[in-house]
Amino acid sequence: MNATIKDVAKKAGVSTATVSLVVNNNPRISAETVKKVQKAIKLLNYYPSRSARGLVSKKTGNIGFLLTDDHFLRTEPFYTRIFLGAEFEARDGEFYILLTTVKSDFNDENSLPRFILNKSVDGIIIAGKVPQSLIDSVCELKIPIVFVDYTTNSNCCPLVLIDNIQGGTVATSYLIDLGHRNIAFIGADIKHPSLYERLNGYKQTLEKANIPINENYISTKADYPDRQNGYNAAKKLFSKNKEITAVFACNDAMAIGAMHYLKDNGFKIPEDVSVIGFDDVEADLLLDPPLTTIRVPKLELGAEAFRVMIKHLKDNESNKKILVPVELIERNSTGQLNK
Amino acid sequence: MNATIKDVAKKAGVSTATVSLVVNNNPRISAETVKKVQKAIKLLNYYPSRSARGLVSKKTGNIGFLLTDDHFLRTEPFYTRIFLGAEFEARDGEFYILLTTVKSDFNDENSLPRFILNKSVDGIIIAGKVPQSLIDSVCELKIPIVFVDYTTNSNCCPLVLIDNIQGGTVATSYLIDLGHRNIAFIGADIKHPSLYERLNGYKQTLEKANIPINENYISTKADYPDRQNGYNAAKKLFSKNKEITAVFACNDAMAIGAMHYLKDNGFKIPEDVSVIGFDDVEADLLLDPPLTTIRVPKLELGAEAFRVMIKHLKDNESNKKILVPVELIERNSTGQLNK
DNA sequence: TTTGTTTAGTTAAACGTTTAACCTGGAGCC
DNA sequence: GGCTCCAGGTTAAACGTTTAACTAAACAAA
Repeated sequence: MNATIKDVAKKAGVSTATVSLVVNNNPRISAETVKKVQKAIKLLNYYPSRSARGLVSKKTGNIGFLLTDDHFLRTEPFYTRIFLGAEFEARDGEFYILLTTVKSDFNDENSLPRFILNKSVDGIIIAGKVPQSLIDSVCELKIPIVFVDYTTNSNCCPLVLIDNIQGGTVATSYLIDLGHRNIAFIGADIKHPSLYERLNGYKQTLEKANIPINENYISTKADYPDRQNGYNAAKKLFSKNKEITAVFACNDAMAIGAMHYLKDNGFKIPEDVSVIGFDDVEADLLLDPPLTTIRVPKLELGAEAFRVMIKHLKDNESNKKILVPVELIERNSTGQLNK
Repeated sequence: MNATIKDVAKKAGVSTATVSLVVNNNPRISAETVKKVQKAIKLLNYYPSRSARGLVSKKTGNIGFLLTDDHFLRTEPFYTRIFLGAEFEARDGEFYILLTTVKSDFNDENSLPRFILNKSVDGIIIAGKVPQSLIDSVCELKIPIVFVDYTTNSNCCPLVLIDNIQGGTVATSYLIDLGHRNIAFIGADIKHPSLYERLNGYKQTLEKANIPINENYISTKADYPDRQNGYNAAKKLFSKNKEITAVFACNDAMAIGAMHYLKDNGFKIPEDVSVIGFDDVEADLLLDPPLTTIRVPKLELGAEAFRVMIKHLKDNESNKKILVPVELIERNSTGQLNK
């Protein structure tokens, strides 16, 4: 059987309360006693029972991590990395992360994740876009929420966001610096704020550089930002606007799709067209040329979300908003404009 | 505050024991009383406290799900689907699944996942290949294990496996039926039993069809079965053996890599070369032509692993071995041999 | 009627922690 | 010496379940 606090107390010759205080780093106990107790703990391989703790503290020690099926199962390991970042961070604390998915077309309150219904988590991290009705249902239950890579106007939960405007700006000005003027933007589902802001960064940067914004160069009709839609968007853009020399795609998946189209149709990358992506999912090591992109620190994003959650639980700071900076990764899909 | 069993008991006018018995479907309670209690439960929105339950039952209600970083983060959502299958299944029971990863080069016993060290799980599901030293460490702790898509000789844990031999057989005989004789096999890391058995299925089927096995047609040197290595393997095979007319790749990733090579080098698919994969990860919707493959029911695999785990915990049946059948998915990367 | 059996419930201890309240033996002060 | 204070503990109740052991009522068998 596993050792309990009683066993440790007996072995160390103190009361169980003392052991508890030592385990919880209470300064009331003398260094000498602490040492004795710690020795006993090591010796007996003692770990406090989470159940017993949970019972008295009314905390579960679990954090829920919620995303849609779609996000979890799509090819690019974007949200899975965010999850892993949170998991890594939770390892130091004494928390476990319960991962679950909801359908993208969630709308029935009864099918809320069970860890919410039966209160098995102290808080939940919501990653990426989820249906508004889900958010509403969760908010009603007053469970602390942290959003990562998503935000809605209707709430005042802590937010951990990618600095998408910065990313859009960096990407666009990088292309401008390379001499490009006719720069297309390939995006999708404008209801996701991340993609919207990347587009904003693009527009702002063009304006600052006195380059007129050409709506014909902007594709945002696709319903999901995946390769297939990137391919289709490139097709539409380039069949009408041969003069485009650079493409800023809202994510790597669409960038890869666009590159496929370009290659299939005789465009040389980067000689004829430069392509820059966003996310840095390292999805396709086969890609030739390797994709220049804006790296999103996914593990860091998850870790930060977890940290913010812990702070939220402790201090009830609910209006925090953290912007995680991104970084330009220069590879070979972009180049100086050939005059 | 959340309702407790006492609140329910009071509201229903019975003892807490009765409520507990009702919750646990004990037949000792009359239908009438059951109804009363259930009504009170609904009314108060009562859910039993997992902590309190865990405390007396000495069960955590958690199952660990373990795989390597590599497997979790690789592009193709193979193991993530298996996880999700287990999660789906666990939703009906009252279990939660704790997902975590270990490094592929694990070897230090201290860095065992903490849910193992501090006994926060009742059992663990190990998915895919993990380092032997990890398995040894876990076995020593006598925690029930179920393997899914992996097996080692050194243990007698329940196994949930893909029927790889069947898959290899089906794939190969499909190619033979199409008239092919010079069929290559692209594999990797022969230490993973799954890949080994797919190769075995290939060999057995050739033998049965009286087609000699040509070792020059078999590539198994790669250390990881990914696209890049599929590309490289195809390169090696086809630069030496122009007469090959069909490729059976050990998984879709390698098949996709091989297709890239073939297309880059002027081979038409399926006119010149037929390609069949394995897994059906639906990774690349852009693929042209769409890949014929052997579908592995990934969600089912995870669900089965969970069910076997529950049975293992209950009945201590530890020598179970379940073979999950696979299925040929005919798409357009394979065709009749042109004579 | 007595005795035994069954049914449908109740009682109370136990699970392993945390923590408020309490205790005790000095040290410091007048 | 008598007093207060403090440091460093201890005691015991509480958390919300489960379950073995018990009980009371109803009924059957002798």
